[in-house]
This record gives sequence, structure tokens and C-alpha cells, in this order.
Amino acid sequence: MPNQNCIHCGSKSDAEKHLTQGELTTLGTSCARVNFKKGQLIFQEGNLATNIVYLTSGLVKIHMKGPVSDKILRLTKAPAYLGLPTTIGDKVNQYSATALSNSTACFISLDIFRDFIVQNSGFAYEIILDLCRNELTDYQRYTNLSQKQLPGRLAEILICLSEKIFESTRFELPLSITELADFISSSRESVSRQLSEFTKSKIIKLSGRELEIVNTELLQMICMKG
Amino acid sequence: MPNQNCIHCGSKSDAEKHLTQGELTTLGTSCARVNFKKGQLIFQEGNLATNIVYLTSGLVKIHMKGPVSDKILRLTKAPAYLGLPTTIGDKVNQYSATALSNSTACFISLDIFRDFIVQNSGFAYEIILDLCRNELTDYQRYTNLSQKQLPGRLAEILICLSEKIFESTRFELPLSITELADFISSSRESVSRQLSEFTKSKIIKLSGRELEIVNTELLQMICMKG
DNA sequence: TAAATACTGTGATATATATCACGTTGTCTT
DNA sequence: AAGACAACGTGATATATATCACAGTATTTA
Repeated sequence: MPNQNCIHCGSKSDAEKHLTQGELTTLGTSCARVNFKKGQLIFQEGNLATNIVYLTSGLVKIHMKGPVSDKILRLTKAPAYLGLPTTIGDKVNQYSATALSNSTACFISLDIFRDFIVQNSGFAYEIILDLCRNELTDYQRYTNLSQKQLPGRLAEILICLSEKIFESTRFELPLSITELADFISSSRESVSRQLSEFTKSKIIKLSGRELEIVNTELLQMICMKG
Repeated sequence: MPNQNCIHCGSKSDAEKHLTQGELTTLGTSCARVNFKKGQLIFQEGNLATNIVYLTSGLVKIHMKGPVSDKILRLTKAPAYLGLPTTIGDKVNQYSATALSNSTACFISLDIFRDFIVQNSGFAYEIILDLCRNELTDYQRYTNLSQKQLPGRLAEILICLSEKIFESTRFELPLSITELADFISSSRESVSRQLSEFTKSKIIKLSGRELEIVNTELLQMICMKG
């Protein structure tokens, strides 16, 4: 649906807050808002990257085909840009984005986005900040996940879900066991066993997809100790 | 040494090529060129990030303290910016940079660098491109290293050194065995054994630090198969 | 409603690789 | 030159976790 009114949009990105009225009008003519059901693909590895995607609501996994299985690189919670690096840095998407909950995203023409970067320095600077901050958290997670073993890796993800994504010790697991395994580079069976282990030790409580972190301190300890 | 003549500098970054004569003059007044010996720290995790570092010659490792050992995140060959994300994205460095060979780097005031981003859109766009491309290669390496096992991981690094860094099948290993282990998240002993293994199977030839890839096809195979 | 298909839990076993231990070599220091 | 210190090679052993196998439980499809 063209000619969105981006001027009064309540979910502007930090970068978009720097745009002028005129620029926002331009944005409106080339911005399409799309809804995605849980499980739906938002963009796919190997496809041409023609649009910047800005997630306005929902939770998304960024993932990539690895040599043996799918690899989940990160989770992104709205509001946030999805995959700026692959959209700007390459003609073809290097990874995919899939909705983990019902989500809404705005698709913005890459050309217009590029114009904004060139015309509006405040906009450009916010994009740079965003890229930098994301890379820092990625490095941190990469280092942690690559050196800890299973209990520590799983603890790390659960804490991340609790603190960063849901901001609660009680939430519905947005990832299947298999996906958790893809995230922390383990096997489905091992993750399943470790979750049982955490349940037995009364660190977490699991009923269906509903998860509650009962003993945060201990989980933190396990996360630290690896 | 202040008042460098950046105008006629032969090692401008892609971004700096967009700067005006005036901006280059400004750059000159706040740009210091420093030499580093092999093994020297260029900037350190935990320290205040006040300067953008642009590597004009040499090879550098970007590394970070992990829960059990040091983790090498990437190698960076000149010419390239070193650690833009940590300099721009945080007040404090999240990781360190250490010279793997004798190197030269220019230190540029963060304030002036930020001014360039805001004043000069061509400059800003090149920085964005750089950030995006780096993240893409990092994701790729991350996925590969996290799913392959030792032989595949080691093969991947050797091929990377050969193709990306030295552009030759024969080169002097810039990393110690311990550092190779820190890079691919294995133990020193395992890496040592695997190198012996590769030597026995006539895939590589090692004399001291001098390494030659003899059977590239087989090494590629091992890299692919994991 | 039945059938098919994904997703999950758990035991038994296999295996890659970490760890430990020790000797060797090389490099730096004074 | 001698001592100290770091980097390295390699065997024996321990161990975390992948893999295999199978059964149970949801969820979707016809």
C-alpha cells in the first residue's frame, strides 16, 4: 500500500527521527507495511536484496545455512532494522529472516534509503551507530558461545531471552528445541536433555512452551562458569 | 607528529578519498602515524576509545577475553580501519588489537572523524559499506567455524590465510599454534596434532613457521566437508 | 476420524577432542 | 653462557556431547 503517512508514524527508527518533513513524505511513497504470521519467511538467503526492512512489531530470527544445519545468528526484537548489512553490503541476501511471532515490517526502497544516507547526515550517523552496536553484541555472543559448553551456552540464551527480549523471568519459548540447538550449535537431543536437567535442578520450570526461570542466580552462575 | 600531510597521502581509505582538500587539511592536524612492532598492542579492551585507528601497513589480530581463554575474532590486513564498531559504538573498547607483523597505523581523533561523517555524505556512505561488508564476512566465518569440527575449522583458517591474507600458497604463519587454537576455539594440543596430520597426509608442508599448502584441492575438500 | 508429519524425551553407545603429563626445542634476559 | 621462560610435539586417558534408536506426543492434512 503506497503513500503511507510516515510523517505521523509512531514507530519511527532513531535514524528516521532525523528526516525532514519532505523526506518523510518521500519515504511514505515508497514504504510498504507488511504483516507476517509466526513462522513466515521475511526475506531469504540467496534472493536479491532490494528493500531495507524495518521491523515495527514482533520477534524475528536471523539465520543462515551452515555446512551441516541451519545456524541462527541472532534474534531481533522490534523496533529494529532487519539485516542492514546484507541489504547494503551485498546485492544478494547472505542470510534469511523468519518471524518467530506475528510481526509487522516496513519495506523501504534501497535507493531511497541510500538517498537519505547521502542527504541527511544525522540519519547516516544513526545508521552507523546501529551497525556498530549490533556488531559489538554479536562479537560478545560469539566469543561466549564458542568457548562455553552446553550448560553455559543454553543458560546464556535463556538469560538473553529473559532479560533482553521479554524482560521477564516468565515467557513463552519463541524457539523450538531444534531451533535452540541451531542457535547454540548443539544437537536437539542434547538441548532437550539439558533442559530436563535444568528442570530437575529446579532452575527453570517448563510446562509446554511456557518457561519460567526460577533460580536466576544459579542460572547466571552456570552461564558465567561455562 | 601533528600536521601530517594527508592531502598527498598515498594510503587513503575509500572513505577518505571523498574528503575535500579542506577536510584533508583538518585531518592532517589531528592524525598521528605510529609504528608497531610484531606482538605490540595497538589498542586494548577496557581502555577508553578516543581515536579511530586506520592500519596503513601490516597485519593485526582483533581479539577479546573470553570466559576460558583469549578469543581471536578476526584478522585485519592493511589497508583497513581497526575496530570501528568498538570505537564508535561504545566509549570503552570491547576488544583489543595486536600487531602480528610490524605495522603502521594512523590515529585519528574521534571527534573529527564524526564531523566528517556528518559533513561529508560520501565519506559516511563508505564507512557504512565497510561496516556492512565486515559483518557479512564475520557471520559467514562464525557459521562455518561453529558447525565444523577441528580438521574443517583448521583447513578454513589455512585457506583464509592463503587466499585472503597472503594471496599465495606459501607463507609464514603469522599466528602461533596457541593463537590458531584461540581462533578456531580448540586446544593448542589438538591444533598441533592436526597440523602434524595434515603434514603426514602431504596436504601441507611445514618447516618452522614457513607453511606451504601442497594439496589445495584436498584441503578445500576437508574445509567443505567439515 | 484417520493418517501423516513434525516435534520431543530418553536410554545406550560411539567418538571427537579436551586434558594431563612430560620431554623437547627455541628465545629472551642478565 | 647459563638460567628462565615460552612455545611446541606427542602419548595416554577422561569426558562432553553427538549419534543412533525408538517410543510418545502434538499438530496439521485429507
